[in-house]
Amino acid sequence: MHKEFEQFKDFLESKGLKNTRGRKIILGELEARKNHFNAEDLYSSLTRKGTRVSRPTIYRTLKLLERFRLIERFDIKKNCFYYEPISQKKNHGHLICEQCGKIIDFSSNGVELLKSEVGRDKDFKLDNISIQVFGVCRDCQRASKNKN
Amino acid sequence: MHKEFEQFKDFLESKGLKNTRGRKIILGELEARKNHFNAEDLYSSLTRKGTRVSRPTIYRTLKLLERFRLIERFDIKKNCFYYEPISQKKNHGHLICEQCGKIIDFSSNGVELLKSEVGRDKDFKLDNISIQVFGVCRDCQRASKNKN
DNA sequence: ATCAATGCAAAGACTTTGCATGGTT
DNA sequence: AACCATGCAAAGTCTTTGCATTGAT
Repeated sequence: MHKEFEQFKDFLESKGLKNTRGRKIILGELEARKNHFNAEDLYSSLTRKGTRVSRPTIYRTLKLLERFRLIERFDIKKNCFYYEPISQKKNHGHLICEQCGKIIDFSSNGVELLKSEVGRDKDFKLDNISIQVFGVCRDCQRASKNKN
Repeated sequence: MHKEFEQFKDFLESKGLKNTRGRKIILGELEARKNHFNAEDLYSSLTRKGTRVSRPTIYRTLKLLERFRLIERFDIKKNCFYYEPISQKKNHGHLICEQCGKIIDFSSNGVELLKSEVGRDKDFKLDNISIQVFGVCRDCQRASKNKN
């Protein structure tokens, strides 16, 4: 991970952009988390830590990181954008628990199959695939079992 | 399709809800389209036809239809909810052209494989699966080829 | 007549933008 | 010093809500 974020500095430099306090803080926070997050998550945890960065800066930096392909944006049924670091784990999807909102990564051979079938059948030039599976996670299944 | 929409009337009745002008108009419009749409699409095409229904009514009716499982809501990278009628074609996903925005349905054996693998591996109680594939459709591929 | 549905206007949630100020190189 | 980034406040989008009025049964 570190390596990718190092590259970000070079990217900024190559574009005449600046390696500012705000960007460093946000990068640092992303390294610490590495999992799914949204702009508000980021904002509030930075604020809580006292290393405040404004919302506009967060939004702007996330866009920059997305453009540089350090993070990826995806949508779940929540009316806001979620992000996650682009990582080695290609071809994965998200399990989203409808009860607690938890997001769990998964990967499956089905994803590969899907990609190959889709490209072939529909004459569609594939770029990115986004898979969301909604349901109930183990913990919430247990919790509701215990209630009865 | 007609049949499902007939049931809607019964549903309304059974809940003490009313079969109003607005709801009839929206239902009629959905029958006419049957494909992907969002609230604004609906609003503007109804307005164009002179059968205006207010935005709040549209949003409220779409929610009702979703609750009744006549339509399904899904999210693409566009900052708004899209809907589509729930149909016989189970286990399908959407190809979304990043250039023209067109949405194409597809189905694939990969979807089945995915479902079975996910349920097994993660101990996740599956409810609904939402697959979006981003890329470039045939028409846009051609168009950009012709430009060169 | 009753109670739900509608439309308007206003509020909400999330995100983006204009602009003056401050920070990086 | 030059120019980008930041923060604030305000504007944008899409969606929801309060409330008085209209409409369905």
